[in-house]
Amino acid sequence: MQKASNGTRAGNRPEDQTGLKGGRTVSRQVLADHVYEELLASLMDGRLEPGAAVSIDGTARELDVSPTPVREALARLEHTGMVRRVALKGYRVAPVFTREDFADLMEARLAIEPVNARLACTRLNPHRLGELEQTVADLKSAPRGPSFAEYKDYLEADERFHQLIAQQTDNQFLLGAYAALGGQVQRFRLFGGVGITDAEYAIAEHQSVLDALSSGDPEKAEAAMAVHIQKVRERAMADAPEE
Amino acid sequence: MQKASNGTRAGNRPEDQTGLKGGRTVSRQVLADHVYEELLASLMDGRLEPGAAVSIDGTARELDVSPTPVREALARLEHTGMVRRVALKGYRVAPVFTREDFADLMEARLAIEPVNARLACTRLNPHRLGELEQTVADLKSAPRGPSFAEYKDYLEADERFHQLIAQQTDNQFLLGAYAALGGQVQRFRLFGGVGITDAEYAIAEHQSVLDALSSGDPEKAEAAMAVHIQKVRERAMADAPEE
DNA sequence: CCTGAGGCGTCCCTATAGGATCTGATCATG
DNA sequence: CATGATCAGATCCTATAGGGACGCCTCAGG
Repeated sequence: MQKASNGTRAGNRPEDQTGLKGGRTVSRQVLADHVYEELLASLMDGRLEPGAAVSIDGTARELDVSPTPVREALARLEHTGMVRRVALKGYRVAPVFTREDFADLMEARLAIEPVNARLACTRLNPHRLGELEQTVADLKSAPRGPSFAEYKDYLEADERFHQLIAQQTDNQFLLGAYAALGGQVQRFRLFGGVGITDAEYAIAEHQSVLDALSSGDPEKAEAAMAVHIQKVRERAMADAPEE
Repeated sequence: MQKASNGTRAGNRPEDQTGLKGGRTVSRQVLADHVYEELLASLMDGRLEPGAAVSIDGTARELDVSPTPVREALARLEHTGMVRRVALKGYRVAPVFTREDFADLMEARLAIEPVNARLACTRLNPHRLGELEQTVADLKSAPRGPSFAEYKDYLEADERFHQLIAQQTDNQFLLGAYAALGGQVQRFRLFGGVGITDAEYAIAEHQSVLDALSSGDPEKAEAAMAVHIQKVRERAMADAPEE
């Protein structure tokens, strides 16, 4: 019943984030953006489980905003595949991945990411290469305990590695295609059951992708990435007690 | 001032589309869906030109609905890249493609579509093959006049051909990735300047993709599709007086 | 003639109201 | 016991109100 707690919020004042003296705000943000990020974070770190209902009114109450921005944020999220909508029934978190879904996802990554690696290799500059090296170092040093909090950093470094390569292609369409898949990968690993059991192998594969990139040979980079994704698929399909 | 013209529309009655006797509606639809489709159609057939502002209130007045569903429809459209949004300033139709954008788009298609063709080939059934043959036949018989209305059918058949192959992969992620690109292709061809100047070549390439598919050889299908897209890129980059 | 201040209209954004619909529980009936 | 109708609460969906920001036009003053 925290309704109307701050009744004077009626007017919108979205420009108070960067305390720059001039009041010049670099990228202004509205409530719907904030709600979007909040929901996305909840989805990515497992607070919202697959199949759970995401009530518009409920979320609005929880975040202490009106349903209008929540509705807008969910409309955007629907297009990412993280939530599904049924008219007049509301939104639900997308169901858990089946074995077939995972195979499909890997097939799609296998189409996109080796190409990303090849193009990234041709456009690579020293600064970005440094970022990639740092990310692989993070991957090696990240803790890999059994609980989620303990391998969260590992997952984030992994995701960042692939993300950086996609950005390096300098191709908005490939980046967009990767972003659509990367989010699903992240979400799958939270609920796929298997924790991080293949870190040693995965780290070695990332390292070889990085080596190929820094060697400057696009074909090698493409091949290394293809190998990595195929191995990931094989390892994941090998366990997976589900179904 | 057509406001409040039909004041009794307050209640929503979305269940009147399929006249099935039982009243069982297969996929119900709400106003926001209708607005979405309306805007998408306007975008795809050129009524909304690149760079044009898409006012929320204005669109709402034009379609005689309230701004709320329009806002929701635009939030979904933004994620497709067809419109861009600036916080507190509103939505605009995405700007015209540059030469570089087009090259990027083709690079992305080259990553996705040959894979689609290969997978579609392994899963092809006679019924779908018949649809593909029909589509190529439509492509050959479609008029190809200079005005938009005269090559609209041609464009639609072309798009349908690629769409069918993407569907045939039976892979939601590849289908989604294709859908994101296919819309851009369609929109580009409306404003890229060049009309349909390469129909003879394009039809022959489509035919050879179809032949490869019906031959049942996945490698051949993949190669044929790759050739098609590379040729499309070459031909488009050859003209393109823009920039 | 040029310039700047002020009014006005438009637009974005959020909140709120209220009708329509779904869901789950209760209850009556074969 | 199983099954179908009824009702209440929650939820979705759309419309409307109203605040703040921005652009444009007018018009007075230099």
